[in-house]
Amino acid sequence: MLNEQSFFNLLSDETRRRLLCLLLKDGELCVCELHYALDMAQPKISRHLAAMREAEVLAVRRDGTRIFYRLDTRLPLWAYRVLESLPEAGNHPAIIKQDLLRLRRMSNRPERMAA
Amino acid sequence: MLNEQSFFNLLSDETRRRLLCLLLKDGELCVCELHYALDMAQPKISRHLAAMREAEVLAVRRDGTRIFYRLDTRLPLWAYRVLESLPEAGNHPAIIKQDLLRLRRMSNRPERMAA
DNA sequence: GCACTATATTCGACAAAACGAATATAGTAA
DNA sequence: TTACTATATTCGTTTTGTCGAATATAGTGC
Repeated sequence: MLNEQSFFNLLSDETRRRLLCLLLKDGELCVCELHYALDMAQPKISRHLAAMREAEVLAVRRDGTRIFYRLDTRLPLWAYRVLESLPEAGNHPAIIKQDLLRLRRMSNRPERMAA
Repeated sequence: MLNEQSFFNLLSDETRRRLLCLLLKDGELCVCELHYALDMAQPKISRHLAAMREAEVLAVRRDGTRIFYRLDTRLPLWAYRVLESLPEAGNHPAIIKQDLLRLRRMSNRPERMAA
């Protein structure tokens, strides 16, 4: 079950906030998409995603070699409300715009199946 | 101006979240009240309050030897929305109930003037 | 001035968290 | 099996954050 200490610890890192914003907007993305959108080393992205998965903020689905991450649907309401504020916070709007732009320009994006 | 990195860093500490919850509920409290309500060492409380003041999350008013803290009214909307979720988060409801109970049992609480 | 109360700051130790670099694992396809 | 791609993990280092203890500052009233 989500613990509020872990939750706020996770929010204190900008990379994780950027990942969360992308997932809020696009619903489900695989590691390579997030890696590409944020333009950061893949192990770094993986570690941050793992931390959020372990805290039950994110949930995963495997499709072949890809791992798709999304917000855990069991998130309590208070946590979801906090997450919804993220995209508006401080410099986030500009940063997220950039991240989404990079993502849309990515070639060979995996096809999403009807979940 | 409030910076979102500082803001989320500050939220990652439970003591600070408890202080924020009390200030959300009671509007304005002095250091000794917060110190008493949380039942923690005074320098510890002071340091946390100072950190939040420097980040412009809290504002202060002096009255004699007392310093009253409250939420900074210039807080952006997104930040205020996050703060509003705090009292409902995880174990917070129970903890805050206790803190408020101790506060109400405090004797010699300073009188509040019409601000 | 002194004593008293309220609040703030400094210091040094310790713990937690993030990183890059390298390596490991898992699935796919030939 | 081998080769290839996607993702995850480990290791060692560095940074950051929190703490208790002690001390300092500021205001009040005598």
